[in-house]
Formats: sequence, structure tokens, C-alpha cells
Amino acid sequence: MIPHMPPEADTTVLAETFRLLGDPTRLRILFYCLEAPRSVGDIAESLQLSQSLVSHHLRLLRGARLVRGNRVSKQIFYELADKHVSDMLADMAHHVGEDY
Amino acid sequence: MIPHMPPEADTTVLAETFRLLGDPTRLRILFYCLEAPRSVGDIAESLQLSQSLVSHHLRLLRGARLVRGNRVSKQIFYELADKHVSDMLADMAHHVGEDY
DNA sequence: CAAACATATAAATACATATTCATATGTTGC
DNA sequence: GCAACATATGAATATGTATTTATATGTTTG
Repeated sequence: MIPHMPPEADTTVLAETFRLLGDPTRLRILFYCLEAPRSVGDIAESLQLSQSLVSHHLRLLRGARLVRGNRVSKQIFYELADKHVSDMLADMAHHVGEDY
Repeated sequence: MIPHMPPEADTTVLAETFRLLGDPTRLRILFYCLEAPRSVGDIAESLQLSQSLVSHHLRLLRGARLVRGNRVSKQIFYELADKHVSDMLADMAHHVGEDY
């Protein structure tokens, strides 16, 4: 089965997603939230990042529907938006380090 | 089975790959070469890009071992470097447009 | 409602990078 | 070796964006 090239509009959307995954800081945030929902403060402290920086990145990730946040009293816990996203990240994590 | 967070060095490598996939022009080039090996001139003409721009992008993709080129006389035909890369792109192409 | 806490936003800056234009390198046929 | 073709590279520019600093918004508790 020969794969078809997606139309230009779709490649643009896809590239936008890849672009967001293409920043080391954001990727670390995503992997950290992959294991469990994490509050902004937890992310910042655990990954040694400023609260502001984490919030900025989360906004971008939210905008692309890669993560979603649930408020629990004062804190907001972020997790990957859906199984589609988390599966993809998990796959990537598996592939890292494999020979090719 | 709970996925583990890859160490920071690995996320850096992975982010670098995602970053390269995160440019619309590069992504179009990759999808075009996914169907068949393509010469630089073919890519430039088909995707309406300058020869120089295509060459620049191919250099980056080569550097990350996402594509490889085979010279056939004057032309150089580029294809995805391995099944791992092409599978990932094909998967992504499938997922584009799906609900989530 | 005020104070304390958690998160978000705005502006500024520094840095990265996509694209263009010009030129160089490499390959083939005469 | 020279001309024609195909690809690669270098420098310059313009645009994008990650990070910081400072401040604002929202939430709970007394």
C-alpha cells in the first residue's frame, strides 16, 4: 500500500505540531506530564524551570490541544490531551536509543 | 505498563528530530520523498521551491539522518533514511485529519 | 475583604533559523 | 579540457521564538 502525500494544508498543521514537540523544554514538560497529571509548580520545580517559562510553554501546548489542564483548587494539573498524543510520545520514547 | 521519562540527553536528541519535522517546507519535502526517491531538481520543481532552498533543507535532513541521497550520474535521489523514519511519517499522515 | 498562594500574561531581549542571492563544487559528454 | 547541467555552499537578511523580568489574574482561607 503506497502512502499518499497529505495536502499542503494538512502538512502545515502537522508541521505545527512537530514544531511544538521540537523544543527540548516543551518535550521534557510533555514527558513529565505523560507519567501523571502535574501541577505547574511541580513541573517548574522538578524540571528546574521558572514558573513563568513553564506557563508560557503550557499555553502553546494548550493552544495546539497537546495538553489540557484541570483545576483543583488553586493548582492546575496538566496532562496530555488524549490517547493519540500520549501514544505518539510513548512510541517516540521507545524508539529513542534504538539502532537505525 | 507505565512509560518512563527518557533522560534529558535523549529528549534533546528527540527534540532535534521533531524540530526538523516542524518546518512545513521540510515536511513537504519528506512526504514527497516518502513516495519514491526524488532528485533535488524534481523536488524543487514539484514543490515550487528554489533549488537552493531544497538543497539547504536536504542538508539538515541528511545531518539528522532522516534522508539519504544516492547519486545517479548527475542527479542525486533522496529517500527517507530508514523504515523507522518512513513508518513514523506514514503514521502521522494517517492521523492527520482524525478527530480528537 | 484582605492576605497568601498558584498560575497567567505582557514587554523586552537575545538567539535561532528559513529564505534569497550569488557563487562554488561536482559530473557527464564532446 | 571545456561547456552544460545538477547540486551544494556561503553570506546576508528577515522573521520567528525561547527566555527573563515584572506584573496581573484568579483562588482559597482567615
